[in-house]
Amino acid sequence: MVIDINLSTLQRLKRPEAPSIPQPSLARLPQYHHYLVDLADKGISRISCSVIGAYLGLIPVQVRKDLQYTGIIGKPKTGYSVAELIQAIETFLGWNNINEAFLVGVGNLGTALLGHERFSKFGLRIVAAFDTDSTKIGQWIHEKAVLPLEQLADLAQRMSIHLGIITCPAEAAQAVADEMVKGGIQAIWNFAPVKLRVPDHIIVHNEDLYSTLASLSWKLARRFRVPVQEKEAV
Amino acid sequence: MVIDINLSTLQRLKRPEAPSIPQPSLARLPQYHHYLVDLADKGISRISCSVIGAYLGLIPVQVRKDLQYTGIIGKPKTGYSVAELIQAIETFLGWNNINEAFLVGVGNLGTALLGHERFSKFGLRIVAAFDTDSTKIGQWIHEKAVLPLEQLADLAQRMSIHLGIITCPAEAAQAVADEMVKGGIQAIWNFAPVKLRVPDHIIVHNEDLYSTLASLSWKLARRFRVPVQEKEAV
DNA sequence: GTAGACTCGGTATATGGTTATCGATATAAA
DNA sequence: TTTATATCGATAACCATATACCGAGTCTAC
Ligand SMILES: NC(=O)c1ccc[n+]([C@@H]2O[C@H](COP(=O)([O-])OP(=O)(O)OC[C@H]3O[C@@H](n4cnc5c(N)ncnc54)[C@H](O)[C@@H]3O)[C@@H](O)[C@H]2O)c1
Ligand SMILES: NC(=O)c1ccc[n+]([C@@H]2O[C@H](COP(=O)([O-])OP(=O)(O)OC[C@H]3O[C@@H](n4cnc5c(N)ncnc54)[C@H](O)[C@@H]3O)[C@@H](O)[C@H]2O)c1
Repeated sequence: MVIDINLSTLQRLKRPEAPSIPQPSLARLPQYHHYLVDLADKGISRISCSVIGAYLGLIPVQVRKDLQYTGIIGKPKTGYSVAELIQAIETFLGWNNINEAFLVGVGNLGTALLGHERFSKFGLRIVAAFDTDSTKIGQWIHEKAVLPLEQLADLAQRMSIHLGIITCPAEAAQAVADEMVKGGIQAIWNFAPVKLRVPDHIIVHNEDLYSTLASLSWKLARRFRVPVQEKEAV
Repeated sequence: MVIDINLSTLQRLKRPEAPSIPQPSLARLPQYHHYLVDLADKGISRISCSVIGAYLGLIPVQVRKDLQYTGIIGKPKTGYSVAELIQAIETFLGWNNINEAFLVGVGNLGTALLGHERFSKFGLRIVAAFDTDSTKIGQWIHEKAVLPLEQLADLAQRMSIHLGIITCPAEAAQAVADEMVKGGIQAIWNFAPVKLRVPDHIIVHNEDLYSTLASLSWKLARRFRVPVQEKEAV
């Protein structure tokens, strides 16, 4: 077997499109955005990296570097214009253009996402939901129609949907992803705890709540049960 | 103002307790765990890093290094015992001991989490929910009582609850966190998009769905709108 | 009008995590 | 029994990100 060689090669080849922004910086931008919107609501019009950093627990240099990726220009002594900064982040993230999405699996989590109107402020509009449960099909949940899964690929194609959200049981997730790919969907937001196998050009983001849980669990366990020495003695 | 100096100093001082495992490795452990449980269900008893890596899209060395943190010992040529490995991960993450938790904010998301029974397999048991909405208080949702927020601190103390989950609106999150701290809660799983201000010894994990959304949105925008050149010209 | 203080932007260094390399060991086949 | 091969564990090189530093610009206060 040469699995490992293939893999590492593959991973390297996957990287030709330079990220142009580090993933951690990308993840911090929405946090700046939340804070800036708060400031704007309070009528504050200018802000410095130091203050943003103080609020979010980051050092000013890091904030400055992150913001630079959006193309914003600040002025010495006064900092940045709050309005410009919000605009710069939204434009950079593509939040000004709406992404229409399909959601599959109208259970506990799917219903919660369907009902979250705030997503629309961040460029996400879930336009329809899909399920295989005949008792759910035909219902309207949070003003969205629940359709049979079989229609997904066809509708996605005809409506030019680019984003799919998976909130079905883990066992079904791969099959659903396959349908999405068939329908021309480009990006998948996956809440099921499985690794999806999709073509290279498909963007997949896993929202792995169990990873978070693992971190919390480990830290709590460590605090309460292990005073020192975590690994086996040397 | 000397905000920045204070901050960087503070950040450095926050790091005295060495993590002893990199955060990314910690986040990958649950993924190995999911896969290993699948293998065990299929009756497979031994597994190598190469195969795990091939499944999850990781190179074998990285898998091996991650697993080493759990203290597992493998054998050359044959790899690891699946059963031992599952046990090692669960013990390491503290999933064998149940963490009891309180959840605050029985809305869309809170209800979804309350109904997710699978969490109990990973050491998490939500024992009660809290809200300020008088129409929700007194109800039982997914077999959990919804209690008034005022009782949280007292109950947390008496029941020795160590984990709090925040799924209330962002505006209320800080106040809720304060209550949790007052009740002796040690760790907070925060789904509201705000930076919580809590004492240093409190563990906080933010589940920031908007960060994920930002990544997806940016990548989609990039694919469809920007053929090349992201930042302003040099 | 000038001195001083604050903040931005660019470059350099440090840190932490990932990836590569190598020797040792266990299994299986000859 | 011996040889070939796959895998583990440890060490070392490498890379991305985070942090530090420094010069330049602009506003405030005297
Ligand atoms: N609810 C949570 O808090 C939570 C937390 C973490 C992860 N998750 C994950 O999210 C996913 C959904 O969780 P949930 O609690 O909402 O589950 P759920 O059982 O409440 O809902 C699952 C939904 O998917 C539908 N479904 C089943 N098979 C399907 C298929 N083949 N195609 C389309 N739809 C199908 C079901 O009819 C149901 O409506 C799971 O993978 C779960 O592991 C949920
Ligand atoms: N629903 C989602 O898909 C989603 C996605 C991302 C983030 N979030 C975040 O999760 C949080 C909850 O979202 P949601 O959609 O469930 O909102 P929701 O409005 O459906 O529910 C909020 C709940 O909190 C309760 N509440 C209000 N004020 C409270 C207070 N002071 N103390 C305790 N409880 C209080 C309300 O009564 C309600 O039951 C929000 O911060 C939201 O930004 C939700």
